Amino acid sequence: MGIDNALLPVAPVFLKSLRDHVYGLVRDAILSGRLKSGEKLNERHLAGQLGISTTPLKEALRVLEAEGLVRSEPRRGIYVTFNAGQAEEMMLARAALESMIARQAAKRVKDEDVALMRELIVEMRAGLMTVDVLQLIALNERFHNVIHEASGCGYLRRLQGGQSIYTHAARLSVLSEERERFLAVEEHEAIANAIADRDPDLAERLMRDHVIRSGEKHLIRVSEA
Amino acid sequence: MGIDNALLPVAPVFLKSLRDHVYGLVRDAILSGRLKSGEKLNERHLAGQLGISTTPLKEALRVLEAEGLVRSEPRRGIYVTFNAGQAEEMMLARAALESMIARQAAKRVKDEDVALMRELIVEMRAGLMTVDVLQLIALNERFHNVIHEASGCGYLRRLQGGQSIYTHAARLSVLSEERERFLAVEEHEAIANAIADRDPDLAERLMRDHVIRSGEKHLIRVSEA
DNA sequence: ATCTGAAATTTGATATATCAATTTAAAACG
DNA sequence: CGTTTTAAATTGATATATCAAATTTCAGAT
Repeated sequence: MGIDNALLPVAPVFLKSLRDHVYGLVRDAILSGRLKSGEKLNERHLAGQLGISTTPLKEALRVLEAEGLVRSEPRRGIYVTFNAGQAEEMMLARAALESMIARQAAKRVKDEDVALMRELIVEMRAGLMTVDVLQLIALNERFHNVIHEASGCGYLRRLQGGQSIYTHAARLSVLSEERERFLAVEEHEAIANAIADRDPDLAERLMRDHVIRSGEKHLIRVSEA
Repeated sequence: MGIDNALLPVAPVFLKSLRDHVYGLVRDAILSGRLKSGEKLNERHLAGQLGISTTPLKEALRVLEAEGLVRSEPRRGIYVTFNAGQAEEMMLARAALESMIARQAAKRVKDEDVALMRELIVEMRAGLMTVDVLQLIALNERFHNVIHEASGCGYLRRLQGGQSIYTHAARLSVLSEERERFLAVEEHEAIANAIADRDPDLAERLMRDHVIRSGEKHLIRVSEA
């Protein structure tokens, strides 16, 4: 705890490697539709455009390929593969994985985790009135994180994290609806209760339905934009 | 349909890029335990050992990192991350995704798909007697493929495929047990019926239970070896 | 004009070189 | 001796060069 703590961290872009930075740039471009499905990505052009060499770009493209956002035809090129159908499938994947995590959480949850969930639910209820959407988004994330931690499933959590496609704008937009805010809190509370009751089947089902229902709403917003 | 068809394809190793080949080598080494969890992978050494440059190796390692089999500490190195716990989580991921696929299949299945499933079930029943394990493995794969096709979920299918960790030897070993063969066919038939009845909830649940139950058996075999 | 095929060009795949952060080794200091 | 500094070696990250497959261009034949 020396003088070092007086310094703020540098801008995030400098903390990431070029490879990771470029990965994020291309991923965003694909998910936001700036790079359209079927479009060919020329390695040299893209690297030149980004002002980097092809090495970190190639690595970033491999990761995107592993994630299924681009498809590589050997010795021919890489093509963007992302459309509304795949967006929906990614949402379903998230539902499947998140609900499996909830199932495991219901098996392993500790009393302190339950207490934490309950606290967050109370905060959410309070937040419903204040209409601070940013705070509600943060609370939602913390709630899901508690479940992730309780599940002890690091791999599933990681895999699930890869299925996030909604922008901050989309989240904001969806939670701006009062009805949606109300529904989300209701569903979260039901999930918390199922986990607290150590009921894996119910927790899994409720989580799946929650992710799919709210996911469909997000997808509509995204397709409208 | 010219003279070309007279030629057999060259050995698969020559069809794959170095990158893909190396990816498979390292992946196998990790899953089989020859590369132990926590072990550091030195890029230059490994590339030299394989007789290739670091470029394709780095790309392969990125893919493995995206899959969660290695962890990269920026500017420090890459470390293998795979253990029994993660193997179990990968099995759970497979169960989650495969059951979501079954759910979608139950919604979209066409009569011809149902007919195909039924045919395969009949063959499996017949195969139970002949005890040709190889054929049974092939039938199992075809059965799951029919469901995948019926679901129309290319992305989920792809993601699910990444969760395969069992070797051919493990499959062989598990299906050598008569009781396991019997159980598998029973479960497959129940799943086929649920899908034929267009019952997404049941299909999902049966598929999940099937993958978890048989998966646990595989995991035991793997941990024994 | 259209088709064929060879030459030129493009470009993904691979190899090598350079850079900079990290680790290790060694030296200096107490 | 043990601790801290500093220099050397290692190595991941990035850049550049080379190779070979695929595509394009265009001359020449029909």
